[in-house]
Amino acid sequence: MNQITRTAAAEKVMVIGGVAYTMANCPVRDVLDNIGGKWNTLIIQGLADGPVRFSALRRMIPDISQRMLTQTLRDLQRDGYLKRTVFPTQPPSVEYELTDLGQSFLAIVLPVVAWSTDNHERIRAARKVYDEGVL
Amino acid sequence: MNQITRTAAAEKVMVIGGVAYTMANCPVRDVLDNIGGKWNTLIIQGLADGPVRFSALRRMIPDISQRMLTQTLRDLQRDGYLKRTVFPTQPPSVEYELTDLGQSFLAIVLPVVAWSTDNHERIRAARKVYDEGVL
DNA sequence: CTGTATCCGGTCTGATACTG
DNA sequence: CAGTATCAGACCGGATACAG
Repeated sequence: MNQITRTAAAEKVMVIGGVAYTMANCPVRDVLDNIGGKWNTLIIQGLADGPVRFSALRRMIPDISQRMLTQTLRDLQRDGYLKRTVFPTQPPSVEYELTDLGQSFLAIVLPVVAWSTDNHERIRAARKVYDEGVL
Repeated sequence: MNQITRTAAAEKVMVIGGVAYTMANCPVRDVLDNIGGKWNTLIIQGLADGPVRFSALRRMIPDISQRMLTQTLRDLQRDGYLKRTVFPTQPPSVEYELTDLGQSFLAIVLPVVAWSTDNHERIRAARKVYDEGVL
């Protein structure tokens, strides 16, 4: 079970699987932030089939701004989900590729995606009922 | 695979599992928002063992403010993850309980939590390497 | 006990312009 | 091509006060 207690020093911690974490160093938060981020999972899935160049990712996800694509790629690289390779051509080209960790992450994300599509009818139905009841 | 294309009307859509969605009506977004939210998964896990009262949830998650607990419970109720029952006592008491959908959701969240704790060492290591390289 | 209402600062995101 | 810099609006989350 998941519960939260106070330490002797009155510091608030979460206890997950018998181990205590503060909000700032909670491993679940680190991962959940990446799952919940607006573009993270889309990019991870875009890299599922192998290395992809920056411009190719932009074409796969036209909604994303250049700024957000760069920033999200940096975040994912920082956490070790993907590797960035610069080819010294003119003009430069850059490839992004999932690491082993990234592929492992993809493997746990895919079930979530599947569950989402499987259950979105129920969610939308519940939402509609709720919204009508509130009116 | 997951890709994004433009329709004839130049509207941007995501194609997931062969079905097109706009950013606003994407089922994966609906679920990912609930996974990524700061308190959602904590509350879902808090309800794993059965109905829990509002005040009991507060004690389980001391970090959460009353405002956020109420709001997150509303969001989860709206999407059909949990059921709210008011007992007409004085003072009133309210119980929250996972629905079938909520339990199903919990079942897909738990692997993610497990993966997080299993891999957080690798993530922190990658992050440290990256941050030192950037210095 | 279980909420609602209000304010407010920080963060996230997008648009735009500029660069090696 | 693949970024970086800057700015502004939306949004999230917390603190506080109040209420049925």
